[in-house]
Amino acid sequence: MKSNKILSVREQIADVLRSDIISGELEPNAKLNEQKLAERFGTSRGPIRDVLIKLTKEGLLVSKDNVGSSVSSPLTPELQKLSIEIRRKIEEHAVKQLENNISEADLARMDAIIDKMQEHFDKEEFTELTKTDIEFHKYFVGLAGGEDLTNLWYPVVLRMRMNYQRIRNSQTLVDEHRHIVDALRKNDLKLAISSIRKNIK
Amino acid sequence: MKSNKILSVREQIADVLRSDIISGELEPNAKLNEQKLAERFGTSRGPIRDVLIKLTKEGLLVSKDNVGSSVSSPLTPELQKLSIEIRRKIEEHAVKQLENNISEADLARMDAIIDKMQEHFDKEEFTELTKTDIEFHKYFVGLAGGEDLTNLWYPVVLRMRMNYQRIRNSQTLVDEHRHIVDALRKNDLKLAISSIRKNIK
DNA sequence: TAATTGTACATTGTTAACAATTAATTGCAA
DNA sequence: TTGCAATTAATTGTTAACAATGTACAATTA
Repeated sequence: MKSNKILSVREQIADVLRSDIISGELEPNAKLNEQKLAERFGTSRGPIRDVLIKLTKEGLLVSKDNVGSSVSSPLTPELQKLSIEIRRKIEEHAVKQLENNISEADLARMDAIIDKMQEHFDKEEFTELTKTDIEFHKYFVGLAGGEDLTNLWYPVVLRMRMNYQRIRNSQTLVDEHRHIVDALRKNDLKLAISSIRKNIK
Repeated sequence: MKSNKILSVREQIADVLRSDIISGELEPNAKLNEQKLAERFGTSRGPIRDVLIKLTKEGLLVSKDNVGSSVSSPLTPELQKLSIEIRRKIEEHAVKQLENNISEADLARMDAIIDKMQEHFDKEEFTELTKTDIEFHKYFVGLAGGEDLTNLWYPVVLRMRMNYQRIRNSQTLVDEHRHIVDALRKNDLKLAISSIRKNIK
């Protein structure tokens, strides 16, 4: 049975804005006006403010009291490097938890997500590809550690942003994900970890 | 000159609620009623909602649509262990950044914070002691990596702190912080890192 | 009795008006 | 023209009323 998840108004707005930021449509330092966003999404400013607070805590926006929110700047190379290390630590932890402890249904679900990645890649829908990439990792992180681990992981990933050249230029990205699932399917922990490490950079 | 920082209404409310949670006054799974909180702080529900969203993103609360927010449960031992590793990685990174790159004024500021810790310990004000402990680490993390590093670090620490039933009833805690500052003052990176590692557990 | 439906209540979600603050503009003086 | 103060406009912060949703419990049915 397909899930057909119901999303609240606020979560839908958040998703759209996350896409806009990740895709670069909203550039760093771009100012977000509450009133204009409210008109764009056909709501009042209330729900918009809720979303802006959320995205600020996720690291995608920066907010100043009485001034407003704007898109955050990329991390310095040092912090980018640190974020990669943290993200690896979290996802390696997730893989360890999943060893000998993952159902065929979950593996199939991950296959399906990778199929979606492949489609987006073929159609050159790079923003959607990025989002599906994140969806993949979010899925197995959540599987391994539930909401708590996801909450630890999510802001790190969002703040890192993706490397666009890497996404545009290479089929490799999709293949890397196949390798991860293959390793999980074989319960080959060492291989799974090295696949993850290759993918996160 | 003393800073006397001006805090917005929302930040003050957030501080109080964080204290309530860290101190255990608000127990895990305790429900937070927006209306009651509004009355307690003499505001309307608007600012309260803002704070609840923030604390949820910090991991201190969990929220369910149309149901509300409640205090989150302690981390599992596995996630607690992972959080410690992540926190160590971040603070070790901070120490490295600060080597040969920290002013006497900053060191003095850290001394002052430790003095405050000592006072709270002597008076057995353990919640305040915990908050000052966090303040110390937040200070040098912010010094090393600015707002971005602080944002990476903060939720990890807050979520960890919830697990500590009571501060270790030991003078050791205060001394550990003296050791950290001593090492920084001597620009002894190796010693600083081992001091940090000893303190974070 | 157990399960289900219906109803009243409590709580969160949303809205629009108003207050407070910041940013932009104008007018004046050196 | 430039620098500064006063004024105006734009934007965020707060509030209170109303709408939508979920919860608890009583009534109904099998």
